[in-house]
Parts: sequence; C-alpha cells; structure tokens
Amino acid sequence: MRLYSTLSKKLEELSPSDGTVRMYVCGPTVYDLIHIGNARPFIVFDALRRVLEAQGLRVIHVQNVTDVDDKIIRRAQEEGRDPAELALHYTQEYFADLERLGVRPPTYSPPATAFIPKMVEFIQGLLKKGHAYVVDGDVYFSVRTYPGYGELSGRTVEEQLAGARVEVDERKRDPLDFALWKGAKPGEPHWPSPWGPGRPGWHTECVVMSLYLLGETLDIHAGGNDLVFPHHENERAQAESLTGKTFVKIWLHNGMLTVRGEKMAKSLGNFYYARDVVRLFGTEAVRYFYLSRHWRKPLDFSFEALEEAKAAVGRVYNFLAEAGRVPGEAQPQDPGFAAYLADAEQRFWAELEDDFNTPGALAVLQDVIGEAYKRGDPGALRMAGDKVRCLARPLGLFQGEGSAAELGKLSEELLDLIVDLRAQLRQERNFALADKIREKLASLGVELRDGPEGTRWILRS
RNA sequence: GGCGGCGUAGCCAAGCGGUUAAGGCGAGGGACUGCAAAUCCCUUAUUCCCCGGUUCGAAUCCGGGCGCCGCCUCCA
Repeated sequence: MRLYSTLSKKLEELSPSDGTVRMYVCGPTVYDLIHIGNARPFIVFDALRRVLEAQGLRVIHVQNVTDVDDKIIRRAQEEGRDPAELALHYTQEYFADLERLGVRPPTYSPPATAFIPKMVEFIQGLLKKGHAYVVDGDVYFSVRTYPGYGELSGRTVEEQLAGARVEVDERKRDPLDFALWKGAKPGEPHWPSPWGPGRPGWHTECVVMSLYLLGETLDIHAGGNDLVFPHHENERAQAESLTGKTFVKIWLHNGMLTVRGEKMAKSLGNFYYARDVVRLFGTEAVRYFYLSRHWRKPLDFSFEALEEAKAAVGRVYNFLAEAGRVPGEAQPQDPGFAAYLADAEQRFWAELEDDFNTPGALAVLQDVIGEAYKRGDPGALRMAGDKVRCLARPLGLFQGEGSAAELGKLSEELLDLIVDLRAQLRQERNFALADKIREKLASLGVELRDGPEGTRWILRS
C-alpha cells in the first residue's frame, strides 16, 4: 500500500520487512467525552488497520490515553474532583464510545501514568546526551541540538521564531525549547524524579510509549493534522536525538472535521459528542460518512450530510436484504458476471492500495450493487451480495444482519400469517385495513413489499 | 506575517497529463403497484474558481489572481 507521508510529502510504500506494521495513533486526552471530530482518526486508522490485516499483515496498533495533563488538572479543579478519578472516568467513557463507533480496541491503549518511570529514564537519557537541561525542577529539550527540527512541519527554526506568538519563558535557553518534565505546582498530581516531584510533558508521554511498545522505528505514526506542530515535531526531535535512528517511516495526518468550514473544536463550542451523533444516525452512517471522504481532506459536518450517509447505507442494506433472500446455490445466468465481480474486487483493492482511497473503494461497492440490480437476476444478486459483504468487512461496514436471521422461527411464522391475512383483505379490496396493517408493521420495522409473486417482508433497522 | 492545504453538477465526492469527467444523495419523467415501498430505464457537469502559459493533448503540470480553511498556543 502506498500512503502519503507528511514528512516526505510523497506517497511512500508501506513495506514492513517482517510482515508486522507498527502503528501509533495519538489517542484522546481524557478530560471530557470525545466529540465527533475527535473520532475521525480513530475510525479512519482503525479501518486502515483492518484493511492491512485483511491483506495478511500483522498490525500492532498502539493508541495512547493521555491521563495526566494541564486540561485534566484544570477540569478536575473546576469540578472539585480528583484528577486521577476524573481521568479514569473519561477513559472508560472513551472505550465505550469507541465501541459505539464500531472501532476495534487498539492492540494496546497505554495510559501515560503507567509509564512515568520510563519517561523519567528517557529524559535522563536526553540529559546525558546533552539534548536537555534542567531549570529549577523543570527539564527542557534543547531544540537547537537536533538539526532536523522543523522538517516534519516544513518550517525552519528561523521561520518559527519570526511567527512566534507565545510569550517567551525567559528561563528557557531558546524560545523554541519545550518542557520534557514539569515540576509540580501545589495541589497538582506529581511523581518522583531526580529533578523533584512533577509530571512529564505531553510530547514526552507519546514518544516514550511509542518507543517502548513499538521499538525505535515505527512504520506509521498517525493523528490529526493539528498535531503536526508542535506535538509530532517535538516527538520526532526527542526520539531521534536519543536513538539516532529514524523514528517514523510514514507520518499520516488526517484532515479536520469542520462545521460550516471551521474546525470542530471544544474551544470553539461548535461540537457534538460522538455518542450523540451515533445515537441520532447510527454507527454505520457515521463510519460511512467518514470513509466517503478521503482521509487527508477536510470534511464538513452537518446533519444533512449524516442523513445522506444514512440513506446511502440504507440502500446497501436494502440490496443485502434482497440478495439474502436468494437461495445460496443460485448461480448467475450471465457467465460473465463472475468476471465482472472479480474485476470489481481488483478495483476495490486498487483504490485502497492507492493512499487508502476509501471513497473510491466505496464507489466500487455501489457500482457492484447497481450492476447486480440491473441484471435482474437472482443468482447475480446473490453473488454480488456476498461479494459486497466480504469486501466491506475490512471497512467495518455492512456486516449487520438486516434480514430475517435475527428473528426466531415463531416470529417468522407469525409474520407470514399476517401477510396471508392481509393478502385476503386485498383480494376483497379492503385496502383501508390492508394499508393499516402495512403501516403498523412499518412502524415496527417490518416493511412489506407487494409484488407480482406475492408479498414479501423485510426487516428495516 | 510565515508555513501548509482546499476550491469538480442542486448537494456530497473520486479522478492528479489522453477515460463517454467514477460513485452517492437529491430532483424530474417513465415502467411496476389498488395506492405505496423496493427496483429498473431515462434526464440532471461539452466541463472541473478565474486569467495566462507549457503540451499534439490539462480538471490534472507551471505562473499570477480570487475565495475558504488549518498550523504557528492546548487541540484528533
């Protein structure tokens, strides 16, 4: 698979030598529920992981949980809660939300607080090598000691100084230097260190966990493009300063979710909690919404857009329900149809191979559906249904039942009975009552379809 | 101000040097139906923000505009 890397600004071939992809995705800071914008990288990179696995690769997917940082401390103080308790609470909610979003749990979800001794060790290593310095209880990274600084975000050290909008802490040797360790202020959570009680800086948390769990060189490091600078730039500087090796082979940065063109952000107040959106539109509509736009581009959120995604998902399930009614042994009449499907399958994978083009891949699926309908052939329908289900699996889409299988035998027979009775009413031209039955059943999620060969029923979600 | 990205039909969205410019949503017309639903057929971009240039050939490359957005501070 070729993926566009932020560092090289080119498509890079993902080719792990040992068949194992080491992938680190920046996870949430657990001071609140995640909003639907936060969910984009989780959904997209989970889908990427599944696709890679479907191609026979092993993926170690690490997605951290930042459970100590300024925002958590501030929020805890505002609410009069214990920071650790608050973080634990939102950690649990985060996992619950991942499930709602249909995101598989990452291979590892390390909480930062579990790695603090490792972080202290790491900072000591940087100090020993002369890349860091201590200023009364704080430790700073010395940016000037790492020549590659700025390569990832594409800005030179000078450019950054020119554009600096932050007040410079005069205790730092250089305005660009950033904190590796923050000495604890009164009332803040703290851990012991050679420089006094304190806690690690955010950038240090992520590098240490990624290096410790995945080794010195990762295949993929991913996150939102708002993390390129300073977060990922700083991670890279620390890691490569210490190990002297390439930290990450491919940097992936997803585009932002916007609202009316503006980034969705807690600070702007223009956000919706992920769980609320899922409740309103369903897991699959949310996933489809994300996957129908290329992962690197900005994506505009609106209820209309989600409705549209829901309609598109509904069309696929309609198709799957129709295909599911055909007996498994039915064969397509057109012998060329199997070849068409084989070609579609190739196109599907080719789209994903090319910078994980999920919109392109989804379009192939829709094309298969249209083509199968057009044949008007039960065998083709059946075969296409199986193919669509199979291909959509690594995207985490269209695996639901959506058919009679969920119902027990009794319910099926009851439904058949009702349909029979209604057929008699229709024969007697008692359409008023027949329609009433149809409406009532519809409101229960059972849809009736009258055709020349009788009435069929279909379950709708 | 610096760095980066985006602008394709009513809407969403692929395409990134030669295709009839994918696909979805929506809309209109037709078939099917007692009426529906679902489905099928047809229609809905001679054109890709604008202006130049390169090329036999450009939505795709180059230059210049215009508009929108992101990062430069915590941020997925």
